Parts: sequence; C-alpha cells; structure tokens
Amino acid sequence: MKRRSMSSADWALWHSWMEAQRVVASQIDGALQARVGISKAEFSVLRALGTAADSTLRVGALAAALQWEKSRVSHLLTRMENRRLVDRREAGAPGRRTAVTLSHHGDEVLEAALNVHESSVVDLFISRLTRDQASAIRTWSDRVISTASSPIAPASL
Amino acid sequence: MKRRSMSSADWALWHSWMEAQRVVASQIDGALQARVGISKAEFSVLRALGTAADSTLRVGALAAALQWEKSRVSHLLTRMENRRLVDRREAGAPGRRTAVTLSHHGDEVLEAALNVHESSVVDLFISRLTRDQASAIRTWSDRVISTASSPIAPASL
DNA sequence: CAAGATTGAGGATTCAATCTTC
DNA sequence: GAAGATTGAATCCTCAATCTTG
Repeated sequence: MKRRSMSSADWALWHSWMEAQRVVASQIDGALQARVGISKAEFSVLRALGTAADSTLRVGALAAALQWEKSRVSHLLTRMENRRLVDRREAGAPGRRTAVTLSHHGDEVLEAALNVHESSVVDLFISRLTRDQASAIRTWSDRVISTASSPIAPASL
Repeated sequence: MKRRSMSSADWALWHSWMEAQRVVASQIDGALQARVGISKAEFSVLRALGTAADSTLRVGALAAALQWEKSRVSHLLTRMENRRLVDRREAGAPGRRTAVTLSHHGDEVLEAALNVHESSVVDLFISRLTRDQASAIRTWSDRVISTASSPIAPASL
C-alpha cells in the first residue's frame, strides 16, 4: 500500500478541477434544455443515431455505443418516441427485429442541438485553453483512459 | 455571434477530457461503494458534516454547502438516518429547530471513506500529473469557475 | 434455450405544495 | 406570514424478471 497523501495544493487542484467540471456540465445541460428543449441524455441518443448509417441503430448497438444499460436506452426511447424524436421500425431483411431511427423532427432537433453544443464547448472549454494547457490536458486524459483497466476497480480490495 | 468552430483535434481533446472525467468519477464511486458501502452523494454529506463545528449543520446550510436542492438533502437524510449514518436533533438555544449531526457510526464510516477517497484521488489524478500538467489544469479550471457568472446561462438567448 | 428487447419495481432527484415555528 | 424543513408526484436510472423470435 503506497499511502502517499495529498498536500493542500493537491486538494485545491482537485477541488478546482471538480468544480470546473460541474460548471461545464451544468452550463451545457442548461443550454441544451433552454434552447433546444432536450436533456443531455436525449442529445446523446440523437447524436448517436445521426452518426449511424441511415440514422438507424438497434437498441443494443445504441446501448453499446453510449455505454449505457440496455433498459435505460429502452425506457428513454419510449419517452422520446412519445415526443416524436425517434421512430421504432421493423428492421433489415425479411421483416424481423426492431430498429430505432431518427424522425424528421428528431433530425431537426439534432441539427439545432449540435450547434448549441458546439458553441458551448467552444465558449467553455476550447476558447479558454492555451496550446500548452490543451496538450497537458490531452496527455493526462489519455493516460487516465488507457489505464482504466478494471470495470469498477475493486481497487486492491 | 462568434461562430468559431472546432477542429477535429479540438473534438478529440474534448472527448478525451470527458471520458477521463467519466473514468475518474466512476472509479471513485465504485471504490466508495465497494469498500465503504456508501454513494458519492452520501460521502459528500458525511464530509460536510464532519467539517462542521460539532459535526452539526442545519439542512439549509448543508444544501447551501453542497449546492443541492434542500429537498434532495432532506430526502437523502431520511435514508441516511434510517441507516444510522446521521441523527436529526433539536438545535441550539431554547429548544427549537432541527439540526443534523453525524452519528457515531457515521463518524466511523466517514473516517474510512476519507481514506478510500484520498487514495483514489492520488492514484487516479494527482500521481498521474506532472507539475506542468497540474498547473495547466489548475489555471484553466480556475478561469472556468470564475467566469461562471450566470446560474444556468441562457447563453445569448 | 440464446440473443435481443421490453417491462416493472425500487431508488434517487426535482419541482411544487404543505407543514411548522416564531 | 416568512423562513426552514418535509412531503408527494413525476421523471430518470438500475436491476431483475419477462417476453419474443428463431
């Protein structure tokens, strides 16, 4: 057990970082909700569909892409279908399983949401980074991601 | 409208950063849950109480400290009280309003949680940062926080 | 019965309405 | 009636159970 402990500067850094995250996330959520009328979760679904061929995916594929529970996707799709953001259709070859596709309305909403999202990210994140800061953050982030082996980390339990 | 748009390197940076956040948050949540049996929200409450004088706060003060809805705090306290993590007591002077305090058990749990939390933060965050990366992140984070004027940002609506 | 999807119950969070104490 | 706190209804998410198709 390495038991290295944190200085007060370390804690200050941690708290700044956490608070900045919170601010960025809540500003983006708020902008999407206020200007397009969708949640961050709904935006994720719309974007995943918009990226897919024919704007169509199966539920399982959506869940995998978003790293969500299949049932979460299913429940959310039910609500989004009621709001005419997506359609559930019969899929592929000789009429079988269900597939999810963007509705015309969903496509328009996605378009607007992408603009709102991009300008939020620029304003809050990109435009406030110097080149050096950007590369520092990039390097650190990639290291964290690549070292994230265990699913939830029983962490030397 | 400034309409600056993002390069693919900008997007890659954004996605790395978001994913790193997700990894860090889920590892810490998982460690707290697996090793101490509490959620991140519960940890926040315990820590706020532990920091307060007499380990006691009113609900409103807790909500303000955590930047949460008062009702969220109230609901969570009810669950935590049932699990004997906190007590609700009569407060101050000539016996009036309610106050929340750490139970003996809550205090022990907090102790353990602080250790788990600190070692997670060290492992995931602090120990992976060079001095330059740390100062880059610190500078950026502080700028984001200090510029977060509007509550939810109608953002040039 | 295996893969894919949905459903239902229970927990967590928010908003609005209510209760309590001065 | 104003400040502080709780409660209830509605929404969203997780987990487990179920339904459906081949």
